[in-house]
Amino acid sequence: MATVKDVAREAGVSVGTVSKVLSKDLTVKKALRDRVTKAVEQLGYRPNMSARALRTNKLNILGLVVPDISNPFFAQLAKDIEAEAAKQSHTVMLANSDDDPVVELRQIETLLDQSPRGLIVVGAADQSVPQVTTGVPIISLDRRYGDCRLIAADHGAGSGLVAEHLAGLGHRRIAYISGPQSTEVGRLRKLGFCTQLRKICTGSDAAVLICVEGQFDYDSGEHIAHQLLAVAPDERPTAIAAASDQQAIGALRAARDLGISVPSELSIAGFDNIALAELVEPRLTSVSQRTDEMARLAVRLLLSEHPQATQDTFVETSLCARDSTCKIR
Amino acid sequence: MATVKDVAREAGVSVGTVSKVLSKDLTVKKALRDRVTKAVEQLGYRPNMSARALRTNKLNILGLVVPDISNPFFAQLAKDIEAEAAKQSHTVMLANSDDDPVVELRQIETLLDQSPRGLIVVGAADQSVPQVTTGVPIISLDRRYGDCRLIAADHGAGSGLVAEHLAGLGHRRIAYISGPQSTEVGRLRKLGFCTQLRKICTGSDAAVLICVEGQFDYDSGEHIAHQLLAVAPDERPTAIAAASDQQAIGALRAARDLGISVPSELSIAGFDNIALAELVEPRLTSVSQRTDEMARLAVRLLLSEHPQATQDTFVETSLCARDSTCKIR
DNA sequence: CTGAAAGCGCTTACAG
DNA sequence: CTGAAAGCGCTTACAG
Repeated sequence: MATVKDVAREAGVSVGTVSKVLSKDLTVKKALRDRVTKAVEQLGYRPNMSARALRTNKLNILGLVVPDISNPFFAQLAKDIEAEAAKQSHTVMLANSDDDPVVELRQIETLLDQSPRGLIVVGAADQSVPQVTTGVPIISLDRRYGDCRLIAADHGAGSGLVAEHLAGLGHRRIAYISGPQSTEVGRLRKLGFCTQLRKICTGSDAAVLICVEGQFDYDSGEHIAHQLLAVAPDERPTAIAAASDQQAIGALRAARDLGISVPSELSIAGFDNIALAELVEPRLTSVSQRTDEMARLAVRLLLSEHPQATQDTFVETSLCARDSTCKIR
Repeated sequence: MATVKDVAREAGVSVGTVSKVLSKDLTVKKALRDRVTKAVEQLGYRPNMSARALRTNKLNILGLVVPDISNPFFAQLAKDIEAEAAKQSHTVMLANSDDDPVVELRQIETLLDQSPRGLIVVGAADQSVPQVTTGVPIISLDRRYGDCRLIAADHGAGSGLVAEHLAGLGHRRIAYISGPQSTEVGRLRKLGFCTQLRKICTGSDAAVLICVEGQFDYDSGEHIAHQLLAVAPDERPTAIAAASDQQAIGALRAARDLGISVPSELSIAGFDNIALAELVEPRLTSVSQRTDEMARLAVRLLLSEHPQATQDTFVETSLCARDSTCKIR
């Protein structure tokens, strides 16, 4: 591999000058600059990042810790982050925390060892207690990590959209399958849903709302929906809102197993608008998070002057009404 | 941050000794070793990876390039790779090629700049022509990159399992939705299917096989299945084998839209056994790739002595028969 | 068995 | 405007 030294020799200048040209220092005269640029190309020179990092203490690297990259939502987030990072000439190191705070901490420490410009952490479900102290900025995305600044969808408002949607379709006996209430997301989505529903359906128009806590996964949704639906038809909820698409898809399956037709007998709505939402039968009504916008914000923030300054940011959500919800008859 | 120097001072030894202890050099006497170890803990010393890399030219990093991390199969692969790499104390840098050879090349170059121990590349669909030359070992996973050693599922044998399965269920009018024949995977899966089917159904028992080429995605499967099924019932295939689960799920949807019941009127099988295969209705018969085994092989190989030596490795697959296929009536 | 010293490839005050 | 030189934090022959 060619080094600055080789380039300097080839161009007939000092290594300092080469370095300056490389860093677009305009105090170097054009004639020299051109000679250096030419030598760089001729030798196929690529700077040694480790050497650069040793001097500057910064590598063009961002670290990303997600609970589970095989979760489609996090995969999408990772994709958008990588794309935005690449745009800004940064590479992404990926780590899975497995939703385990101990693993999470270890992963974060390992990533910090690589001198990244910053870390993006989607916090593990269980509260991660022992925070690292470091000069590297850390922001949390989607799920808060420690007391780091959070960028997330406006979960509460998003859930509110679902409540409005279902209420608007005439549903007044509604079940809400929440996420784990140990998680901030789980709490926010539930709160947003309940608050909005109560706000809309007041007085004599009040809705019957039953909430069941679950995990965010398919199995949990299927299991809980089974319980909710295994009652006399006129006691059954006419609509189920779930805190995640996975849960909602599990609920779809439970309804099918029980011979309950969706949406004519039962409306079901999810949250996250994963790719799958469009592919299940019937297509799932869901709340769309702007993962690209969240990724853009997160990356830009980390590369900006004061990444951790100012407060949390909540990105707007939107409702995608599809075939799994309809007007009550 | 504490450095070797700080540790040396604290332990009352030279930096060379500290370095030796850190690298588990047993020529250092136990007494000194213990003093150093204690100092390391006391100061919370963590080695500067950039400095180490500058000397040794190697970082405990693996690079991974996938066409699209939001593809569930690649996401699973990435997860398994990260897990295996972490086991071996290595971190993973992730990049998406977007299935574009130009982007792929750029991503590979960027990753190589970080002095990784090795690169794992899931090749872009279109042949990537301009290969990089480098001292860093590169192996391709799932889809070949250039002329790098390949680790992949035994696609041909896997498809053969599906052919056997369908033939065994009595199907003799079968459609095969292939992947792009510009890709090695697409070709291998198709070849394996056709060859095995012809081998089993010979002479008067010969099967009618119609092959249609598509992309690996949902839309392609849905679209092609629509065409295949929009004919008189007795001319329709009784079984469709698809080159990917996405295609198969698209085909499921097409069948449903056309009012064709699966599996009683039509058997459908996929390939890859993505998580979703168990979640669609009916549950999808598919071929399972051992992503964990492939990941393990790939990572170990890169960290071994002669990563690029010996030839391609094909990992065994297995058939997961579920509810989307059944005996013909 | 331990330490002193060179050097990996950069960047950055500083001198000229 | 350009160059010489120090130094980032390690590892590794080498000397003792």
